[in-house]
Amino acid sequence: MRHEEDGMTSVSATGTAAAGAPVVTRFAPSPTGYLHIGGARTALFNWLFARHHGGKYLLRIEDTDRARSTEPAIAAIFDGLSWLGLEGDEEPVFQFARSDRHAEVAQALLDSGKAYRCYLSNEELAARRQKAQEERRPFRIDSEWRDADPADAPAGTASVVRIKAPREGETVIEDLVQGRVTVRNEELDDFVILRSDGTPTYMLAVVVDDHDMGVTHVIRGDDHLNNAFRQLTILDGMGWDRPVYGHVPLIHGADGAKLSKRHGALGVDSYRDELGILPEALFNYLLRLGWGHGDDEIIAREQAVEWFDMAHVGKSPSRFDLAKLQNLNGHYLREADDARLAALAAARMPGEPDLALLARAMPVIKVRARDLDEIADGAAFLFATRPLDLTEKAQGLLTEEARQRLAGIHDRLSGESDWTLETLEASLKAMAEELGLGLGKLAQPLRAALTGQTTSPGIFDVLVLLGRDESLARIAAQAGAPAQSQV
RNA sequence: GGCCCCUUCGUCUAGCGGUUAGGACGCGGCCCUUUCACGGCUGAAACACGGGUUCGAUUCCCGUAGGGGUCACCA
Repeated sequence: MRHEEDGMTSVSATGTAAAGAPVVTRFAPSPTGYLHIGGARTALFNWLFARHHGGKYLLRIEDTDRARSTEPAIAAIFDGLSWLGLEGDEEPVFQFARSDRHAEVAQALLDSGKAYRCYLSNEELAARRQKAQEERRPFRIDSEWRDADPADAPAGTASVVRIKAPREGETVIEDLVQGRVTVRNEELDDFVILRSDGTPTYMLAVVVDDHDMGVTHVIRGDDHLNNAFRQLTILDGMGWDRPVYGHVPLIHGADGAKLSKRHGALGVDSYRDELGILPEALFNYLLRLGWGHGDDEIIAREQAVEWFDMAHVGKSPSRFDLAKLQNLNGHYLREADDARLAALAAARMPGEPDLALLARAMPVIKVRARDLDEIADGAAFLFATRPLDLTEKAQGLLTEEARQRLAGIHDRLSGESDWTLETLEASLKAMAEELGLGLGKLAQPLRAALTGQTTSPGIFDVLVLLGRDESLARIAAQAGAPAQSQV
């Protein structure tokens, strides 16, 4: 079933709303924390699906839990989404602001006899639940108020509104990802749709909002699959069309355990700020996590829109692999614009590095980096001030013999007026040959003197980037004399 | 525990009855080379298990095992 055409042509038991209608998807996070990696992928899939079908992608903040929803969380979510380029096509909907409408629907359900007021107390429910557990039988709410006469309602007692779930037969969902899923209706129970304080529960709010927003395809985490069956009873009770569902498997941590804050479930802001990841890299990585297109690995945004489909979303959960993300990031770093990278890296460097110099150096710096911090580290030598701090390995390179050679190099290069890659290369290679040495014998000490390190971009690039005066000064500082005598 | 879902190299995946089971990350080796990277070549590495169906199962069906999800007046 899932191999059928994806999207709106898939008319099925649950797809009545989608037949022929333009696609409308939504991403509906609850603002109780940052935008985590799983949420970002859900948003991505919704965005991609809508774009692919020329439809709309909407945002809804599920803030009905007043105690847990926070402003900073809302800001963090929008921030993460816009960084990834996944802003909604319309102004986001705030669920809490719609509670009157939710209550109205609950009332309609009450009026039509599809729901009822239940006066069972929490204590009573807890007692029944425990009893069921002791008797080792499954607990299901079986309220005597379901069929009671409203006239018998106890005065002054708080009540909740419960939906009347079907008790016979079975419900089938043709899920875009999971295929056909069937649940016996007796497994469903009369869940609460309106709390005793009159506020809607999530289960009611989602259904009403999705309907009112015209959502045709509900693409969300696997953890909502069971909820879908419950939500259907509300939908059916109102006589509304069912959306097409697509329940995407969750992302697990590297160890296979559920992704939690302990297991790499970082906010997308952490990937940007702490890990130095580019948004296009995370986009590509997330796309390939749970979805594939043949042997293709590097997939740009436009290409993704063209190729994306729900039929190729895998059914099993996947693990998050940081090494692969970093590899991908290295690829996008190499492709990225140098001025952009310079600005990004500069923010991670001390002081205010010269952006023009940084951008000029970028081509040779970025090929050796997998994230922005490695770029910052790799470029640090450009802005180091004399006397340079030499790493231990670099000092090891500067033997007495090496220092003598540096003096020779200094002499030779001082006479060089044409400070270009070609001239410098020709000059040093000629010198190495004259001395009967490999270029490495000159280049390594030179590298140590110039960068204070044993690894760096090509030595001629370094010379050019540093410029004649600075290069000569750094060489002089290490030439001939012992380590202590620095300029 | 009840219900639902899942199972191809360590990881992400391709595969949609007949393939030397492909690619990518990671790992090893070689090449390139002034270092480190990049790049190129190359090696090791998988169909969880057991029954069916079929001329033929990685692929379809049923079990077993393992993993995950869910069972709130949270979302």
